Amino acid sequence: MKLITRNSDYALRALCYISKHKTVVAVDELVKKLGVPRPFMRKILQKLNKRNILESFKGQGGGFKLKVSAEEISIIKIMHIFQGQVELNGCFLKKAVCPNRGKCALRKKLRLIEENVFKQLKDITIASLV
Amino acid sequence: MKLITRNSDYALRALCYISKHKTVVAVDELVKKLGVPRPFMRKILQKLNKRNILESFKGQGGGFKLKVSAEEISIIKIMHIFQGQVELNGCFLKKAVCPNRGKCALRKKLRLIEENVFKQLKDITIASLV
DNA sequence: ATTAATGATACCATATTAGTATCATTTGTC
DNA sequence: GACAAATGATACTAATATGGTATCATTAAT
Ligand code: FES
Ligand code: FES
Repeated sequence: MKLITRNSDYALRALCYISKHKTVVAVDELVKKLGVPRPFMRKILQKLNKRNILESFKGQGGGFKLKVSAEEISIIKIMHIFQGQVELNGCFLKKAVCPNRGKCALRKKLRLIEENVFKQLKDITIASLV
Repeated sequence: MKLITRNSDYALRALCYISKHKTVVAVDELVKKLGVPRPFMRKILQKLNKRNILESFKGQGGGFKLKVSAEEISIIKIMHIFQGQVELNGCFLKKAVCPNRGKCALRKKLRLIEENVFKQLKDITIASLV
């Protein structure tokens, strides 16, 4: 089981690349450098644009550049965008709200681990990767 | 995104229950207590049996009991059985072995987090849950 | 012999992830 | 203004993983 999907992974690579190049970067360039299928890469970048991580420029000479500083973009933020809420401790009992929830030993222990992981994933930013 | 699947979750519950009852426990009892679909529960228990976590007894009065002590059964072991190798840091570059692997900053950082999580998930055992 | 249990296996359903295809819109260049 | 080069939006398909069912074989207590 993979904890980081291709989506997130490609997004991180693209962001690293873009962050290194101060100028606007077009999809074609990213595709060539990263070897990701073009339409897939486009979809990813468009999502990052919608979520205000990237800024886009249409027309000739257009492309993408970071909208926020590389320090503000953490792995966990990207995972959240492409994989939804990442959680260790979901309860699978039938009822929406588990009656056992308050005293569930497993849940308590997992929450601690989870908090720890999130804190660490928050510290890994695009800035710290390039 | 859930990090623990139903498979694993149900397995943990079943193991907790079985661990509390010293006698052999039949599927029917587990199904009633835990509210898991019977055939699904069976599949899970059979797998735990194959992996030598449970011991099974056929015939009338049969069922399952722990084959190893509750202290030896950790969450990570169960996740591994039902979800395969759990990994934070898979590389998605095309080549089977990533040429970048040695110097990949992301990989290095993820490995540290991963080791940490595994250590903690190893400490949560059936014994510590009941 | 019967019955109550698990073993093994094949199958189906649903959700998630990965990827493609198409057309609309914007913008720089001539 | 026409054209070309870029992204925006959206809908679709394919592959994989997860969740669950169905069926028949085997074992063992009574
Ligand atoms: S059993 Fe529901 S939260 Fe643990
Ligand atoms: S890019 Fe392949 S291991 Fe990081």
